[in-house]
Amino acid sequence: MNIGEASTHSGLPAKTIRYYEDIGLIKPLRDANGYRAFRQQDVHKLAFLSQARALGFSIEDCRNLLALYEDQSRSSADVKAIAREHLGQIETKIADLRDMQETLSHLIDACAGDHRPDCPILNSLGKPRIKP
Amino acid sequence: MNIGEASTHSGLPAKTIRYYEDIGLIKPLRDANGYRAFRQQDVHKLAFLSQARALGFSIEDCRNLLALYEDQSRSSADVKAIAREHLGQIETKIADLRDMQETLSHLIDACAGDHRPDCPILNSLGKPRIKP
DNA sequence: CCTTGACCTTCCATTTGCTGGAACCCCTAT
DNA sequence: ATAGGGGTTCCAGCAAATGGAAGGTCAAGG
Repeated sequence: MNIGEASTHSGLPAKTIRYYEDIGLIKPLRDANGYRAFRQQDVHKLAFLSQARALGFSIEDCRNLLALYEDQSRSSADVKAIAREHLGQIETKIADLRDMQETLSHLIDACAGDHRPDCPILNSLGKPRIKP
Repeated sequence: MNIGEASTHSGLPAKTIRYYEDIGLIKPLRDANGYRAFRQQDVHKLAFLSQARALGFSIEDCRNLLALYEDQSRSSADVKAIAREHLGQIETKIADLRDMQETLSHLIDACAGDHRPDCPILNSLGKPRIKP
Protein backbone atom coordinates (compact mmCIF):
# COMPACT_ATOMS: atom_id res chain seq x y z
CA MET A 1 0.00 0.00 0.00
CA ASN A 2 1.37 3.40 -1.01
CA ILE A 3 1.36 6.47 1.16
CA GLY A 4 -1.74 7.93 -0.47
CA GLU A 5 -3.82 4.93 0.38
CA ALA A 6 -2.36 4.76 3.87
CA SER A 7 -3.34 8.38 4.24
CA THR A 8 -6.93 7.67 3.23
CA HIS A 9 -7.17 4.70 5.55
CA SER A 10 -5.65 6.39 8.56
CA GLY A 11 -7.01 9.88 8.08
CA LEU A 12 -3.57 11.40 8.35
CA PRO A 13 -2.04 13.63 5.64
CA ALA A 14 0.82 12.05 3.73
CA LYS A 15 3.16 14.74 5.04
CA THR A 16 2.32 13.80 8.57
CA ILE A 17 2.90 10.13 7.88
CA ARG A 18 6.35 10.88 6.51
CA TYR A 19 7.00 12.97 9.55
CA TYR A 20 5.95 10.13 11.83
CA GLU A 21 8.37 7.87 10.05
CA ASP A 22 11.07 10.51 10.45
CA ILE A 23 10.65 10.59 14.19
CA GLY A 24 10.52 6.82 14.36
CA LEU A 25 6.88 6.16 15.20
CA ILE A 26 6.42 3.86 12.25
CA LYS A 27 8.76 1.91 10.03
CA PRO A 28 7.08 1.04 6.75
CA LEU A 29 8.90 -1.18 4.25
CA ARG A 30 10.11 0.07 0.90
CA ASP A 31 9.28 -1.13 -2.58
CA ALA A 32 12.00 -1.57 -5.17
CA ASN A 33 11.21 1.89 -6.56
CA GLY A 34 11.73 3.53 -3.19
CA TYR A 35 8.05 4.04 -2.46
CA ARG A 36 6.95 3.34 1.08
CA ALA A 37 5.07 0.05 1.36
CA PHE A 38 2.60 0.10 4.23
CA ARG A 39 1.47 -3.17 5.76
CA GLN A 40 -1.81 -3.60 7.59
CA GLN A 41 -0.05 -3.20 10.91
CA ASP A 42 1.44 0.10 9.78
CA VAL A 43 -1.93 1.46 8.78
CA HIS A 44 -3.30 0.21 12.06
CA LYS A 45 -0.63 2.08 13.95
CA LEU A 46 -1.32 5.21 11.95
CA ALA A 47 -4.99 5.01 12.80
CA PHE A 48 -4.01 4.56 16.42
CA LEU A 49 -1.82 7.64 16.24
CA SER A 50 -4.55 9.60 14.55
CA GLN A 51 -6.96 8.74 17.34
CA ALA A 52 -4.53 9.37 20.13
CA ARG A 53 -3.46 12.73 18.70
CA ALA A 54 -7.09 13.70 18.28
CA LEU A 55 -7.49 13.03 21.98
CA GLY A 56 -4.64 15.42 22.57
CA PHE A 57 -1.93 12.97 23.56
CA SER A 58 1.52 14.37 22.89
CA ILE A 59 3.84 12.65 20.45
CA GLU A 60 5.87 11.33 23.36
CA ASP A 61 2.72 10.00 24.98
CA CYS A 62 1.86 8.37 21.68
CA ARG A 63 5.26 6.79 21.53
CA ASN A 64 4.72 5.27 24.95
CA LEU A 65 1.18 4.21 24.17
CA LEU A 66 2.32 2.57 20.94
CA ALA A 67 5.00 0.66 22.80
CA LEU A 68 2.39 -0.55 25.28
CA TYR A 69 0.04 -1.29 22.41
CA GLU A 70 2.62 -3.60 20.92
CA ASP A 71 3.61 -5.18 24.20
CA GLN A 72 1.41 -8.22 24.69
CA SER A 73 2.37 -8.49 28.33
CA ARG A 74 1.84 -4.89 29.40
CA SER A 75 -0.43 -4.27 32.32
CA SER A 76 -3.43 -2.07 31.81
CA ALA A 77 -2.35 -0.02 34.81
CA ASP A 78 0.55 1.43 32.83
CA VAL A 79 -1.76 2.62 30.12
CA LYS A 80 -4.26 3.94 32.61
CA ALA A 81 -1.56 5.97 34.31
CA ILE A 82 -0.63 7.74 31.10
CA ALA A 83 -4.26 8.36 30.26
CA ARG A 84 -5.00 9.73 33.72
CA GLU A 85 -2.02 12.05 33.62
CA HIS A 86 -3.22 13.35 30.30
CA LEU A 87 -6.77 13.71 31.50
CA GLY A 88 -5.46 15.85 34.33
CA GLN A 89 -3.72 18.12 31.86
CA ILE A 90 -6.87 18.41 29.80
CA GLU A 91 -8.86 19.36 32.87
CA THR A 92 -6.35 22.00 33.83
CA LYS A 93 -6.48 23.44 30.37
CA ILE A 94 -10.27 23.54 30.43
CA ALA A 95 -10.21 25.36 33.75
CA ASP A 96 -7.72 27.90 32.41
CA LEU A 97 -9.78 28.50 29.31
CA ARG A 98 -12.90 28.90 31.38
CA ASP A 99 -11.22 31.61 33.40
CA MET A 100 -10.28 33.38 30.20
CA GLN A 101 -13.74 32.94 28.85
CA GLU A 102 -15.34 34.44 31.91
CA THR A 103 -13.04 37.42 32.15
CA LEU A 104 -13.31 38.10 28.47
CA SER A 105 -17.05 37.83 28.24
CA HIS A 106 -17.46 40.19 31.17
CA LEU A 107 -15.25 42.68 29.40
CA ILE A 108 -17.14 42.28 26.18
CA ASP A 109 -20.45 42.80 27.92
CA ALA A 110 -19.12 45.96 29.50
CA CYS A 111 -17.95 47.39 26.19
CA ALA A 112 -20.38 49.56 24.30
CA GLY A 113 -18.96 48.49 20.96
CA ASP A 114 -19.82 51.70 19.20
CA HIS A 115 -17.94 54.51 17.51
CA ARG A 116 -16.80 56.09 20.77
CA PRO A 117 -13.23 55.53 21.89
CA ASP A 118 -13.91 54.58 25.49
CA CYS A 119 -13.38 50.85 25.89
CA PRO A 120 -13.43 48.84 29.13
CA ILE A 121 -11.53 46.03 27.45
CA LEU A 122 -8.48 48.14 26.77
CA ASN A 123 -8.83 49.92 30.09
CA SER A 124 -8.76 46.66 31.91
CA LEU A 125 -5.84 45.29 29.95
CA GLY A 126 -3.95 48.47 30.62
CA LYS A 127 -4.31 48.17 34.37
CA PRO A 128 -2.13 45.33 35.53
CA ARG A 129 -3.80 43.11 38.06
CA ILE A 130 -2.04 42.27 41.28
CA LYS A 131 -0.60 38.82 40.97
CA PRO A 132 -0.82 36.57 44.01
CA MET B 1 14.57 51.46 34.22
CA ASN B 2 16.58 48.36 33.28
CA ILE B 3 15.14 45.16 31.94
CA GLY B 4 15.18 43.42 35.32
CA GLU B 5 12.99 46.04 36.89
CA ALA B 6 10.73 46.13 33.85
CA SER B 7 10.41 42.40 34.22
CA THR B 8 9.39 42.67 37.86
CA HIS B 9 6.88 45.40 37.09
CA SER B 10 5.32 43.71 34.11
CA GLY B 11 5.47 40.12 35.25
CA LEU B 12 7.19 39.07 32.05
CA PRO B 13 10.56 37.28 31.96
CA ALA B 14 13.43 39.38 30.62
CA LYS B 15 13.85 36.93 27.77
CA THR B 16 10.27 37.48 26.73
CA ILE B 17 10.67 41.23 26.89
CA ARG B 18 13.69 41.08 24.59
CA TYR B 19 11.70 38.87 22.30
CA TYR B 20 8.83 41.35 22.24
CA GLU B 21 11.27 44.06 21.28
CA ASP B 22 12.65 41.80 18.56
CA ILE B 23 9.25 41.37 16.98
CA GLY B 24 8.53 45.06 17.30
CA LEU B 25 5.89 45.14 20.02
CA ILE B 26 7.87 47.59 22.13
CA LYS B 27 10.67 50.02 21.41
CA PRO B 28 12.52 50.88 24.60
CA LEU B 29 15.28 53.49 24.49
CA ARG B 30 18.90 52.67 25.10
CA ASP B 31 21.31 54.01 27.69
CA ALA B 32 24.85 55.00 26.74
CA ASN B 33 26.07 51.58 27.89
CA GLY B 34 23.68 49.78 25.56
CA TYR B 35 21.27 48.74 28.29
CA ARG B 36 17.61 49.01 27.45
CA ALA B 37 15.97 51.98 29.15
CA PHE B 38 12.29 51.39 29.79
CA ARG B 39 9.98 54.35 30.22
CA GLN B 40 6.72 54.19 32.12
CA GLN B 41 4.81 53.80 28.88
CA ASP B 42 6.98 50.81 27.93
CA VAL B 43 6.33 49.09 31.22
CA HIS B 44 2.69 49.87 30.79
CA LYS B 45 2.64 48.25 27.39
CA LEU B 46 4.44 45.22 28.76
CA ALA B 47 1.85 44.84 31.48
CA PHE B 48 -0.82 45.16 28.81
CA LEU B 49 0.85 42.43 26.80
CA SER B 50 1.21 40.23 29.83
CA GLN B 51 -2.51 40.53 30.52
CA ALA B 52 -3.58 40.03 26.96
CA ARG B 53 -1.36 36.99 26.51
CA ALA B 54 -2.69 35.56 29.76
CA LEU B 55 -6.14 35.88 28.24
CA GLY B 56 -4.88 33.87 25.33
CA PHE B 57 -4.73 36.60 22.71
CA SER B 58 -2.22 35.74 20.00
CA ILE B 59 0.78 37.95 19.41
CA GLU B 60 -0.88 39.30 16.29
CA ASP B 61 -4.03 40.06 18.25
CA CYS B 62 -1.84 41.79 20.80
CA ARG B 63 -0.23 43.84 18.11
CA ASN B 64 -3.64 45.00 16.95
CA LEU B 65 -4.90 45.62 20.44
CA LEU B 66 -1.79 47.65 21.25
CA ALA B 67 -2.31 49.76 18.16
CA LEU B 68 -5.89 50.41 19.22
CA TYR B 69 -4.73 51.02 22.76
CA GLU B 70 -2.49 53.79 21.49
CA ASP B 71 -4.99 55.24 19.11
CA GLN B 72 -6.94 57.88 20.99
CA SER B 73 -9.59 57.99 18.33
CA ARG B 74 -10.30 54.28 17.93
CA SER B 75 -13.83 53.12 18.32
CA SER B 76 -14.59 50.57 20.98
CA ALA B 77 -16.35 48.47 18.34
CA ASP B 78 -13.00 47.60 16.77
CA VAL B 79 -11.68 46.31 20.04
CA LYS B 80 -14.87 44.47 20.80
CA ALA B 81 -14.70 42.70 17.45
CA ILE B 82 -11.24 41.34 18.17
CA ALA B 83 -12.26 40.27 21.64
CA ARG B 84 -15.40 38.55 20.38
CA GLU B 85 -13.50 36.70 17.71
CA HIS B 86 -11.07 35.50 20.32
CA LEU B 87 -13.83 34.53 22.71
CA GLY B 88 -15.28 32.38 19.97
CA GLN B 89 -11.98 30.61 19.56
CA ILE B 90 -11.74 30.02 23.27
CA GLU B 91 -15.20 28.56 23.33
CA THR B 92 -14.41 26.23 20.46
CA LYS B 93 -11.29 25.08 22.23
CA ILE B 94 -13.20 24.42 25.43
CA ALA B 95 -15.74 22.37 23.53
CA ASP B 96 -12.99 20.33 21.87
CA LEU B 97 -11.27 19.69 25.16
CA ARG B 98 -14.52 18.69 26.75
CA ASP B 99 -15.04 16.09 24.04
CA MET B 100 -11.60 14.73 24.72
CA GLN B 101 -12.21 14.78 28.43
CA GLU B 102 -15.41 12.84 28.11
CA THR B 103 -14.04 10.19 25.79
CA LEU B 104 -10.94 9.78 27.84
CA SER B 105 -12.65 9.55 31.18
CA HIS B 106 -15.03 6.93 29.86
CA LEU B 107 -12.07 4.93 28.67
CA ILE B 108 -10.29 5.33 31.96
CA ASP B 109 -13.36 4.21 33.86
CA ALA B 110 -13.61 1.15 31.68
CA CYS B 111 -10.01 0.17 32.26
CA ALA B 112 -9.29 -2.15 35.15
CA GLY B 113 -5.88 -0.62 35.72
CA ASP B 114 -4.38 -3.77 37.13
CA HIS B 115 -1.60 -6.16 36.15
CA ARG B 116 -3.60 -7.79 33.38
CA PRO B 117 -2.85 -6.85 29.79
CA ASP B 118 -6.38 -6.28 28.60
CA CYS B 119 -6.98 -2.55 28.22
CA PRO B 120 -10.04 -0.84 26.77
CA ILE B 121 -8.05 2.33 26.23
CA LEU B 122 -5.66 0.70 23.80
CA ASN B 123 -8.43 -1.36 22.27
CA SER B 124 -10.40 1.71 21.51
CA LEU B 125 -7.46 3.65 20.13
CA GLY B 126 -6.62 0.70 17.93
CA LYS B 127 -10.03 0.65 16.31
CA PRO B 128 -10.32 3.62 14.03
CA ARG B 129 -13.61 5.41 14.30
CA ILE B 130 -15.55 6.24 11.19
CA LYS B 131 -15.03 9.85 10.38
CA PRO B 132 -18.01 11.83 9.12
C1' DC C 1 43.38 48.57 42.34
C1' DC C 2 41.35 44.30 41.69
C1' DT C 3 38.07 40.97 42.04
C1' DT C 4 33.51 39.10 42.75
C1' DG C 5 28.86 38.73 41.57
C1' DA C 6 24.81 40.48 39.75
C1' DC C 7 23.26 42.50 35.87
C1' DC C 8 23.15 43.36 31.09
C1' DT C 9 24.21 42.45 25.89
C1' DT C 10 23.98 39.59 21.42
C1' DC C 11 23.49 35.51 18.90
C1' DC C 12 22.42 30.80 17.96
C1' DA C 13 19.96 26.50 18.91
C1' DT C 14 15.99 24.06 20.55
C1' DT C 15 11.29 23.15 21.49
C1' DT C 16 6.29 20.94 19.29
C1' DG C 17 4.02 19.12 15.47
C1' DC C 18 3.67 19.67 11.66
C1' DT C 19 3.10 22.22 6.76
C1' DG C 20 4.66 24.26 2.28
C1' DG C 21 7.52 24.31 -1.51
C1' DA C 22 11.22 23.10 -4.77
C1' DA C 23 13.30 19.82 -7.55
C1' DC C 24 13.22 15.53 -9.02
C1' DC C 25 11.73 10.27 -10.03
C1' DC C 26 8.07 6.81 -11.48
C1' DC C 27 4.04 4.86 -13.71
C1' DT C 28 0.09 4.73 -16.64
C1' DA C 29 -2.69 6.34 -20.37
C1' DT C 30 -3.24 8.61 -24.50
C1' DA D 1 6.18 11.40 -26.46
C1' DT D 2 3.99 13.60 -23.24
C1' DA D 3 0.76 14.76 -19.72
C1' DG D 4 -1.11 13.68 -15.36
C1' DG D 5 -0.92 12.09 -11.00
C1' DG D 6 1.44 9.57 -7.99
C1' DG D 7 5.82 9.24 -5.24
C1' DT D 8 10.74 10.85 -3.18
C1' DT D 9 14.11 14.03 -0.70
C1' DC D 10 15.51 18.10 1.61
C1' DC D 11 15.13 22.79 3.26
C1' DA D 12 12.39 26.60 5.36
C1' DG D 13 9.14 28.25 8.35
C1' DC D 14 4.92 28.82 11.70
C1' DA D 15 3.96 30.25 17.10
C1' DA D 16 6.02 31.93 21.08
C1' DA D 17 9.13 31.62 23.48
C1' DT D 18 13.25 29.36 26.20
C1' DG D 19 18.16 27.90 27.12
C1' DG D 20 22.80 28.65 26.86
C1' DA D 21 27.31 30.50 25.42
C1' DA D 22 30.39 34.29 25.30
C1' DG D 23 31.17 38.51 26.71
C1' DG D 24 30.43 43.82 28.43
C1' DT D 25 29.16 46.81 32.77
C1' DC D 26 28.63 48.25 37.30
C1' DA D 27 28.79 48.74 42.40
C1' DA D 28 30.73 46.98 46.55
C1' DG D 29 34.31 44.99 49.41
C1' DG D 30 39.11 43.69 50.56
